[in-house]
Order: sequence, then structure tokens, then C-alpha cells
Amino acid sequence: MRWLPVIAGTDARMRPVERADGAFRNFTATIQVAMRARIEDVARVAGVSPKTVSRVLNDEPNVREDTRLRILQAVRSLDYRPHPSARSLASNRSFLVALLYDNPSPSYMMEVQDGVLEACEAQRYSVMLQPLDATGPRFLEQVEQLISERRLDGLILTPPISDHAPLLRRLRELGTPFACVAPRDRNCAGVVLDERRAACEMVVHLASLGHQRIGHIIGHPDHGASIWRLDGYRDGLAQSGLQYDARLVVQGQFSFDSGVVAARAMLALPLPPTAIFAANDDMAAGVIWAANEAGLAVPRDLSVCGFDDTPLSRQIWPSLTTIHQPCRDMGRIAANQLLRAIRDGEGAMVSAKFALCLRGSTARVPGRPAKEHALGL
Amino acid sequence: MRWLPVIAGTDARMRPVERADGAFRNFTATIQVAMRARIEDVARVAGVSPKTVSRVLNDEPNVREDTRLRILQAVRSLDYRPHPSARSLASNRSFLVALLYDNPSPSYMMEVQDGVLEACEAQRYSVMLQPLDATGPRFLEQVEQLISERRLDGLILTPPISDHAPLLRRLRELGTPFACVAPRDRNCAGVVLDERRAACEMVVHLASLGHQRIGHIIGHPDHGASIWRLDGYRDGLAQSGLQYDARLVVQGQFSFDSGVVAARAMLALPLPPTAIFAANDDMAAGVIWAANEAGLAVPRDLSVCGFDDTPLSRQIWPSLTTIHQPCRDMGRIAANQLLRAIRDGEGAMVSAKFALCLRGSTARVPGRPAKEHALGL
DNA sequence: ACGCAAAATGACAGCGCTGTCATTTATGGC
DNA sequence: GCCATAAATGACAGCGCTGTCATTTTGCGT
Repeated sequence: MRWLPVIAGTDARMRPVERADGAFRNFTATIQVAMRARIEDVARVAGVSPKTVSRVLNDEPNVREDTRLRILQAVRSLDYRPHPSARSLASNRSFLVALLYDNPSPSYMMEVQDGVLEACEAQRYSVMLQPLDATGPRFLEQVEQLISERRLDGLILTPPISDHAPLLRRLRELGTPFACVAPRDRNCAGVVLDERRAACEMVVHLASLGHQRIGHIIGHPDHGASIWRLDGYRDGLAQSGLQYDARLVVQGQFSFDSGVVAARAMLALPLPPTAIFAANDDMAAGVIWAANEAGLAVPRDLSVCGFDDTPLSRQIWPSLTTIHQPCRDMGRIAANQLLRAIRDGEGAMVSAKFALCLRGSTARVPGRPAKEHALGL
Repeated sequence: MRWLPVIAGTDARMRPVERADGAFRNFTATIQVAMRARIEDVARVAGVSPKTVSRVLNDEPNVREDTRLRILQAVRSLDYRPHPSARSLASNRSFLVALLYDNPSPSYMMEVQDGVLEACEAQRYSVMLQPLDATGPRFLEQVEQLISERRLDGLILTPPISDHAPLLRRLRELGTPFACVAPRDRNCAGVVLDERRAACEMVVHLASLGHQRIGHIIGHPDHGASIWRLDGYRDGLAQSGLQYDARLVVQGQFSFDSGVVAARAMLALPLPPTAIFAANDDMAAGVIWAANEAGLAVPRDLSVCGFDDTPLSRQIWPSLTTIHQPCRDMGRIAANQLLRAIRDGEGAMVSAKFALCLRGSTARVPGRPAKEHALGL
């Protein structure tokens, strides 16, 4: 049964309820029903066949310009919208991509997601969100099931899933198009940030403030980002003529708590660092917590900086010096590359732009002429 | 053209590529193709008609138990999954609901979203995410377009959209099922929290710590939550025998910045509050910021508490006393009520359970406020 | 004008399911 | 055992599009 309200009267969007077999159904000829126009209606109004309308709607070639315009006119006047299921069924494409993620920070994911939605909506694709446990034993199976069950046209993978080698291999085997956000292996469609250079610039900045003992808290070992940021940290030390000191580098997990633990360890050293560069904002917030706990004032006694520019970085005291990662743009770019891959068979790996955000949590090393940073909002 | 890899060999999931017209296509009879089973295949294996298989898959009545089992067996052995588009097209239902949101906090939304996804997935519904500007002039139109374009079966509305009266009215007119998360008007399907009682309990707690001047920062005026929390604040004062003082109640916007602004105003009073209850965690974080700025130590000089128990509340110093809102559960409940409404024509308004989280930002009222800087103590 | 290739358009048969309704099979009362 | 009734099952025609391929129209060289 078609669900639609019965309305008396006529306008462009009304027509007699007539079945394909020609019989009117349960209504006298004068009662009409508001009903979505079908491609056939558009064709009739434009004086062409349904197939030609289909051509116009799908940007297929070989339609004369005046015909196209006439059809678009009819589409507008009937407020016609193609039925997604009918389209999918007939064309054997779902116009559906999935965004796979495993438990990253909500604000990061929300931003990426917004970008993906924006890009997909613009190209009339739907997005299916799929929180997943990438460490689960049935992970691969789950993804394959998802693809076949929902007839996905493609996938967008976010860290740490974008580094899941078995999955990438399987997707290539299956021929399923995919795009990665910040993957370790850049040999696929997607988007990356030059995190190594960003981390390097941050360390150089700290060194320029006079810091000589700069600590680093490494991110989660399964994220490619952790390694890039660590490499960048080393680059920065080298560029600033500072010695790498393994005692000042502690493993973290990208979580607030792991930042607290790592900072406690570092601050307990005989010669603790005067600045700590955490591989993300959550851990940096943990460092500030640990500093407070240890009776240290940030940035007076300890400079702290993070990575990502999450909302958190502006919502703690002092506000966090960090590196802005344009997550929304990155989501958009990844989606666009995926759609390109679906359409043209190949997408590119695009590089997004980072930016240093100098805020209140970093300052000149004590003992040197002080230069206040703005602590404002 | 059907997209499917050509594979040699046979197993339960393979069959000759045969068109409905009976002609084999482009392949010799020995080459076979891995291809999703169709309902017809299941029917053949189970020795019934496709329609009976359909009955089993859709939990329709009037199927003998042994027939059902035989069919389920065939479904498993063929790894059959119904084609979503074919189902939608034939049944005129999309099995798709949309989650509408407008810019709430990412962590809140992510949690709600997870709950919604979980519940919908369990009932084999898809979720479409729709960030929207509820204040835009074309808002209603956009939503209507969304419904008709995607053939949505229903909507889940989150604050502040759940309080958008014109939208609710229109949805009822259209007969579109919907469920609300924390709506002001509880006369619909959805989920709420007894925020008023929660706020009251929080204020009573503060009073029990000896606070007599307890300030409140009101949330965004368009959110029902703001009013409930304010009412609860007044209830709590009354229950504790404290006088309501309009100077201690300041309008905020639910944002961090608005919390800073409101707290500055309150702390500048001749007789400032000794405790501030902000209507959400973001504003409470702003209060802590402003307190630091004013040289006050939290909780020594000022107790601060929030509402929502966002991740932020555990990632600032001191950690925030707040009220836990089970967002994930709420998302799940809202989705389940929507699906009930879609199925049975009516859903319920369910009440979720809050919990007070007593953490480091609140303490006994001091004998006398000291004016030292909080950091480094 | 004519002929021919290329461009434009149309006819038609499904895509894989479910709604409707007809038909067959079980159940129960006597 | 027989019929009335209910339960179980099946036949069949679409749902609204697009792929394929046939047909018509156009453009253009001669």
C-alpha cells in the first residue's frame, strides 16, 4: 500500500491514482492524491522518454542541450526526486559509502564526520556510520559482511583502521574502493597531514623559547601518527642542536590518563624537562593535570603543548599551545577522493595543511627574560 | 552489468550466470560466478516459494515451524542477505531513519549517535546523520525535503531541534513518526532525564557542604534543559532553606566562553558566590577558567559544578563535580521508541537515570576566601 | 540532394523483493 | 468421515528506475 495523504484539488504535484495496469484504484476519478512524481511523469511533461530523463539526471552524454533544459524544467515543476532504492536496484550501485571508525576522540570524529557528510551530500551519496572494534577477532569478517549486506560502493577508513593492513589487503582483493584518513601507508586514496613537519616546527618553537630539555609523550603505538610525531620531535631537536635523550621520551596511549602517567614519570626525573610536547591534546591536558598535582605552574614552571587543536585545548587552564589539524577539511577531502575513486577508478592522496596555535601553555624557559603569551579566549 | 568477480569452481554460493530469460550470458556453462544468493535461490533450496521465504524473513505470521526452520537453514547455507533496495522498493519502506542535530557538543552527540546506531542496527534499520541549522529560514523545508527525498521511515530529534515546535507540528501533520531526546514537551515518543530533580540534588549537595551563596549559570535559552536545570536549582535552594538571589543567576549559552563571561560577572559582585552551579560542563569549565583568571583556587575559594559528565569534566583541573547523563542509553532508548512508533504506531516517553558525580571541583565552604593565585600551590 | 557515420532518443526487459489475492492444506465440531 | 473454517502457501504483478540495444534524427562531405 502506498502511504500518502489524500488531498482534494489539483496542482502540478497531483495526478489521478492510476495503476500501471490502467485501472483507477479505490478512488473516483475526481479524487486525487499528492504523490511523488515518478520519472515517467517527468518524461511525459517534458515530452521525452523516461530513459532520456534518466540520462539527464545521471549526467550521461548525448542529450541535446534544449532537451536537457526542458527536462530540468519539468523536474523542477514536478518537484521530482528519483527514488534512491529504485535507482540502486536498477543500476546495481547503492550510492552508499560507510565511514569506519574505532573509538577515536569524539570531537575529532565528529569533525571528520561532518566533512564526510558534507562532501557526500554534495554528490548525492549517503553515508553509513560504522563504529567498529578493529581489534576484535571477527573484524575483517564484519567489514566484509557490511560491504556485501549493504552493497556499499566504498569505504572511508579513519585511524587506527586506516592502518589495518589485513583490511587494506582484503579491500584491494575485493576491488572495493576506499579512502584513508591519515594512513601510515600513503599509497592509496585519501588525505594526510604532514604531521612530522608539524611536530618538528613545534619543537623548534619550544627550543626558540629557550627550552633545552624538551620531553615527548608518544601516542598510541598502533597509530601511524604516533611515529610521525615522534620523528618530527627528533627532527626538531636536531634542527635546534639539541641532544635526543631517551629518558625524556615516554610511551603514552593518546588518552588523558596515559598523559598523566607519562608526565608523572618525567617530572620525577632527577633533571625533569622544562617543556613537554605531548603527541595529542588529551595527553597534554593530562600533563597539565600532573603538573598541577606536582605543584608546578604551567607555563611558569613547565611549558606544555599538544597536537590536534581539539575543543579541549581551549577549555583548559591555561589554554593549550597545539597544532591545528583541519579535521573537517580532511573528512571532506577523503570523501571526495573516495567518490573520485568510485567514479574514475582512482583517487589521490591529498595533503592537508596544519597550523601552529600558540597559546597560554608555553612560555620562555624560567631564568630567561619573560615574554608573556596572550591568555585570552 | 552485474559487478562480480569471476571465480572458477563451485560451492553453495556459486551458480551459473543465468538471466531470467533463461539465457546464459557471456560464459560457458562451466564458468561460474560468485554472486549473492537471491530470495529465489533460498526458496529453491528450501523447496518453497519466494513469498514464503519473505514471510519468514519479515517475521510474518502463518508459517509452519518446520517450514520456517528449513528456510532459515537455507538462508544460512547460502549466506543469503536480502537486498535492501529491493526490499525498500517493493515494500515502500526505506528502513531508514534520520538523526537530526544542530551543533550540540561533539561528545554528547557522539554518545547519543552510538546508542542510536546500536539500537537501529539491532533492528536492521539504517541511520542517516543530518547536521542541520535549526535557525535557518529554510529549516522546515529542508527537513521535509529530506523526508521525501530519502523516503525516511522516521526521525530522531535531539536538542535543540526536539523543541522546535513548528517542526513537531509539521511532522504530526505529515504523519511522520519521530522520537525526541530530552524534549521540553514530553507528549511524544522519546527519552528524558529528570534534570530538574538532578539539578535540585546537586544544589542540595552544595548547601550540605556549607555553601550559602550558590550561583547558577543558565544554559542556552532555547534549550528546555536550561529551564529544568534552573527550576531544579530553585528547588534545591528552597529545600535547603536558602533565599533565591537574582544577582547570583546569570544567563549563559551552554558554551565555554559564555561560562567565562557569566563567572566574571558573578565574581565581580560585592558579595560573590562561594559555589557556582553551571548548567553544563562546558560552562563550568569556563567558570574554572575565570576563577583562575581572578586568582581564585578551585575548590578552595570557589566550588564549581556542571552538568552532563562530558569527557571534559575529567580532563580539567580540578576534575569537575557534575551530573552524569547516560547519553548512549538515551540514544538507544530514543531509537527504540521510534522504531516502536514506526512498527506499532505509538512509542512512549521513557525516563533515563541520572547520577551525581562528586569530584574535585567542590569542597566545604572556606572560612574566608583567600586571594592567592591557584596555580603553584 | 544523397548517403553515411555519429549523435540523440526510445522500447523494453528486468533489478530482487513484497502486496494482493487465489489456492491448497490443516483443524475442529459434529 | 464430512464440511466449514482457518492456517499455510503460492502465483503473479508490479515498486521506479537503468542497461541494452534498436531506431530515429542530425550533421556533414560530396
